[in-house]
Amino acid sequence: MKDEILKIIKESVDSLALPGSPMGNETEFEVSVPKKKEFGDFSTNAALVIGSMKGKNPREVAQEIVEAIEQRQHGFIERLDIAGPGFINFFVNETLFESQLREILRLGEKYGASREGSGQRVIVEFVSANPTGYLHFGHARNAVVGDSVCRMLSFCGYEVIREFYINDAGRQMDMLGESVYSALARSCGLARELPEDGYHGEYISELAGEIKKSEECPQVPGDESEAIEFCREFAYSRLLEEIKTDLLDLRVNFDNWYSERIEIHGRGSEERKLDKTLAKLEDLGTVERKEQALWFKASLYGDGKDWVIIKKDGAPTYFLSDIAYHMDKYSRGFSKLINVWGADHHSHVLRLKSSMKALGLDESSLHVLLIQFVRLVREGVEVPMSKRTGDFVTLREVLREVGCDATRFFLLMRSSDSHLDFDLSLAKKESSENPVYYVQYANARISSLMRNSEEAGISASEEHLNLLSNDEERNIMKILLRFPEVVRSAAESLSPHKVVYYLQELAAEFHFYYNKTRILDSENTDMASARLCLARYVQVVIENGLGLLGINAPRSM
RNA sequence: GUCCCCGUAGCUCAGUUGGAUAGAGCGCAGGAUUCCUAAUCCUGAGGCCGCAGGUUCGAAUCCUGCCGGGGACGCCA
Repeated sequence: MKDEILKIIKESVDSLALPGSPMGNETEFEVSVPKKKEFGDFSTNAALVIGSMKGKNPREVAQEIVEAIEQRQHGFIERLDIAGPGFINFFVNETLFESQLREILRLGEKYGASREGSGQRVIVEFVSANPTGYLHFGHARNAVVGDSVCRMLSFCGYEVIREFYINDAGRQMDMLGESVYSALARSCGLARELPEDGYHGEYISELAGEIKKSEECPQVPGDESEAIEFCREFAYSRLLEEIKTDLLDLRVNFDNWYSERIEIHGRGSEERKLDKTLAKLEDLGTVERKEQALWFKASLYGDGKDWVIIKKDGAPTYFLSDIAYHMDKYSRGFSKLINVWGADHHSHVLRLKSSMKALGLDESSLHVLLIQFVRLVREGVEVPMSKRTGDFVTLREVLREVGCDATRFFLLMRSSDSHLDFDLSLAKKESSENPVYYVQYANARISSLMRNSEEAGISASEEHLNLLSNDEERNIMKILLRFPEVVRSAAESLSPHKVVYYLQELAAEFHFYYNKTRILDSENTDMASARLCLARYVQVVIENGLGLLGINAPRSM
């Protein structure tokens, strides 16, 4: 919609052939939808931009542009105003709206989609929680934001691969094995302390209990290292399943479960990726031996400091695996790499990018979306995320308490780089205070209208759209037609919250309209069919928008 | 000390690739239903956009400094 206006302005500006330098690139001026009605349906700052470029009075430039546009006689432009310092305001008539509105039903669930990313493959890595425990609520924001970003990117035409990187190779896995083993040993009557950095949630002893009951339970006492390995593998596979279950309950899917152990450390027929990466870094002269360890010289590539990749005991660090992993991502041919990370990993961004740069890869195609922390609140009081027992508030508990829709909505409603207060008592409330229902209710009301319309013998029709001319109807149309652009902007900036805000605005406008205007007016069936059609448009957009957020759009509430 | 995020209404936050008179929800005070779902709607009060400079036609938005809150700075992952 805006694009149409932008095209018109460009044509006219070009036709003016203003003296001096040729017009620069196209992004220099913009078309916006003004907040105030007096400023028209669309507005452009073109004259201001050009004026300051050419050193001319913006209002005079505006006048020239307006004349050029008027000469071309676009049917749908009713009036052009020059306002303030030189804004050009467009007032358009219904014909433009109507033709655009028809696209909504024509495209249906595709309305708002684009081909922006067509031909581009993008990998989104998110959650990637260690399989050493249940997902806690802190992981939920990452999961939901990552998932919604994927949905938006797919909608914009990208081919999206969703990947979970399983950190199943490192010391924390051994620690898991030892923790479970120590619980098992204790339950078998051995005096055995939990290892110092061990995991001590309740689930550890539950796992040990399961092992004890199982037929394959190792002999205790017996070969300890064998038993520990058994415990580790048992716990790992069980916990990974639990993680998958919880994510599915949150409506989060993955295409790839990428095992660090197999893919990075694994010895297939080829050379290990880890060794290959190390060799490459060495060949490039980007490492140095210092204090008996091997360091990657990140400071040469934009980071503030160097980082160890091989510890003095000879073991690789997590960072080296990470370099290998990302090198692998690049080699799989993605044009864009998106990582969704917790804000506590921010220092890893520069070091990872510096390593990609050192390897000659284009680090600008790697985007890291940092997610700030969530604070759980109940009745205005903070709920500690970790309990005395060493357990965390799990995702599962919260899902059980407030349900998936509310959980997702609340986690998506704020910008990712803002700290988030998750109000459990509010999210649980089935009342008007809860914003989740606000949007869903608009949709349910429309469904109800549709049901009632059949009895009243009215059906939605685009035939009489021209009858819709009051302020509320026009406002709704304008909001509806903004949807594709909102999606594009939200996808581009990886910001699902923009869709949340948009839907709240649309729902508000619809509720207002609904209260003020009788839609199923049996006295005037032409009008009723047009209004019903408008309601149907709203429904399509709400359903599509909620779909991008992974939230259901119930037909009745 | 270095780096990242944040600071906007009583509370929680949008708005930040510079645009016109800064918005929403909650809370607070009032009000609306003989009729399509009141999980709704309307009205009102409520603001040195943390502070101070700078950049320009124009700054909540960009730059610098300072203050305040959170986080990261391990041969852990």
